[in-house]
Amino acid sequence: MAAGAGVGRSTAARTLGGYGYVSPDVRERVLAAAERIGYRANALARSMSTGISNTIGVIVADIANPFFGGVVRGISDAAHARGYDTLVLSTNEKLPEEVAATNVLIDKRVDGIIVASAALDAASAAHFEQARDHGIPVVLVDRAVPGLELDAVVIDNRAAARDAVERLIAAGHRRIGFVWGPPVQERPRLRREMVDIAARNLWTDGERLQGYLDALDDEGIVFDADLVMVGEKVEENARVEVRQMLALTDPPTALFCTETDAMTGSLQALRDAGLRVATDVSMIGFDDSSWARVLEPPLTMIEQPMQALGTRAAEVLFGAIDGQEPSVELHTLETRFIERASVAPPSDR
Amino acid sequence: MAAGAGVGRSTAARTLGGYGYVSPDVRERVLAAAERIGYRANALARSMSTGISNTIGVIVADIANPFFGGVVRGISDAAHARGYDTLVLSTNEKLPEEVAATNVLIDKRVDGIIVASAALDAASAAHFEQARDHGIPVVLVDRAVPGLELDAVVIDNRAAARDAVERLIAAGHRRIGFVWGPPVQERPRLRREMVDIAARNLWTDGERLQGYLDALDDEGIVFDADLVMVGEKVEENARVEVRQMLALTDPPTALFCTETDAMTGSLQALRDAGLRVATDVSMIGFDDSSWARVLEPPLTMIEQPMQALGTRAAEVLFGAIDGQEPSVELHTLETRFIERASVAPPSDR
DNA sequence: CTGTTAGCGCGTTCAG
DNA sequence: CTGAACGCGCTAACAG
Repeated sequence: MAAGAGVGRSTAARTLGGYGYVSPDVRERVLAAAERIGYRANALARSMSTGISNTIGVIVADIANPFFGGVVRGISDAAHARGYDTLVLSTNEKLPEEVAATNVLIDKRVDGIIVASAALDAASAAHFEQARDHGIPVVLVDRAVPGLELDAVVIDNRAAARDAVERLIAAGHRRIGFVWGPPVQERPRLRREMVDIAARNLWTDGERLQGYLDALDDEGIVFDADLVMVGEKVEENARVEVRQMLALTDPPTALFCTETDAMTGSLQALRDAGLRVATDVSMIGFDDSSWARVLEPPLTMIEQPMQALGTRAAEVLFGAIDGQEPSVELHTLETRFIERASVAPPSDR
Repeated sequence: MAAGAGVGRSTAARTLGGYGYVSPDVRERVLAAAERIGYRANALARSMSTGISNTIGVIVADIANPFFGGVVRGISDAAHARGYDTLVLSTNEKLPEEVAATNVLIDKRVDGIIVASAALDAASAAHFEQARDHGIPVVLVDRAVPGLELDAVVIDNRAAARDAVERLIAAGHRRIGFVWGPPVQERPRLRREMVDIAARNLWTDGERLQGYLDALDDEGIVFDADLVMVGEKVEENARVEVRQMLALTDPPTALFCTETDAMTGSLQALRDAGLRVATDVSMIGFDDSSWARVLEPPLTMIEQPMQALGTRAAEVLFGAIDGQEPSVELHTLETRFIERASVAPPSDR
């Protein structure tokens, strides 16, 4: 490269790297030569010498999940605007894979990590300490990890769930099903057990379950374990569980669904039972999508600011990369309650 | 690090790097020391000396789009299985951004690139030559680029569209709308113009439009430009355009939607017009989702193997990385036609 | 089996 | 303003 323009290699490096002094004419010559031979500076070598990789790592459960897709989009847009690229790793919600992913990112010397962690408490989050020991800031997104001293960008799942369930109650419902419960085999009968289990599972799920319980408490409605789905968190199981709820002698008149697949599974169960949304069973779900608008009746939903979660997390991360003292706070973004037509007063079937 | 275990640095490197000979006891000692001080090998330095980054680059229009989310998941799973990580870049369907993304990947010395390109022809795909000049294999996914000598992993959009439209025709329809047409301002009146424009736009869109025309030809149905949506490819415009079609004196009795948002937009237009799916207007769309099953009636859809497109593209790429001669072929994956209940004989409103 | 040595391609002094 | 020399942390040959 240097030879191509008839200058020393460091002069070439200076013009291409955009640092130090270079006379205009030499500059032109170098640029022309670079263009001519299709020269591209080796970012790896640059990173080695500067210690900056201009890459951030993102760890999520599943990039194919539209929610994470939105979050990652927000992150990568913000990163791109600052000249950073994004390495995305999926963990299938498995902690060991999350640890491995973190190590990969440490090895590749990313400048920062954003993670929607599957860790339930600080004790199972030692891998983030590792990253920090290597000078790599970490910020959590979508999920906080209780006890972990890390910035986290989240929504208030508990409040959003509570609000939704309270609206159901305000419409007159007292038998409200909770779909996407704790992934346990045995259904906990006691309310206390339920809370314990919620606290020992995925943070978002636990918070939403708590919000549901909060709303019941506020209105003095007694908790019934039969109205909480348990088992594997997949659409088919939601369908099965809701079908069972609907067959109860005192079935739910409303359903609160904490995720898209919980909603579609529930909808299938309604159809299986020959029941209609709103008229027979009221529904509210998390994560709005354009489909929710075209159903008949259109679905009342809680919208999460997916991209904003990502961009905000990136901003916090870049703050740390720029050397700001980590504030270690919970950055809470607003959800939006979108009222449509899937909630009506209970019917007495 | 080396000092920590009391051995030479290359011995340490050998055990950690997993190459060359190391005696078991020394090996243990090194591993222990590494563990103790939380040592992690610098992958950047390794890449510099080996020329292998163990990273592949993926370029798509928008990682938040569930279709690309699925494709990327397939790619990253296959890559992960081979010890590679994935750098994902979104281009917003803009060619200049795609060129910039390619350059970033070249700079970072990725070992291969998979791209859903926005390029319409070989002439606008010089950036891939650049990558190849740097020894980086490129494989296309989701979209072929006519005239470009590159492997491409796609589905047969034209055949799938043709098949779907023929089924509509078989059900008795002769007025069939095409939703998600060419993004032009002025509606082309002539069939020939329409074909020309289709060929000059996004490959998948053009192929699907061709398939639509093929089906009409087969059955001797005369093409009517008024039944093809034009303008910006966003849900709201689909709604507007379909509303106009429905207001025609001889309106469509069936709609073929080439994408999710085209489908939801069309569904909104039907509702605006007080029309029902199947009973009043039959519908078939691309890209199945769990929502399509819970609509009433459930939607007949064409399912694309999103993840398989990704994994297959990765396999082809790794073949090239392993030094196989590029076969330069079109790898075509099967779509699945999912018959549900949104197609019925035409009604005479 | 192990230590030594020479690059990989940059950024960064430091003379000139 | 420009060129030469060194180091980033690792792999790859090569002696020992």
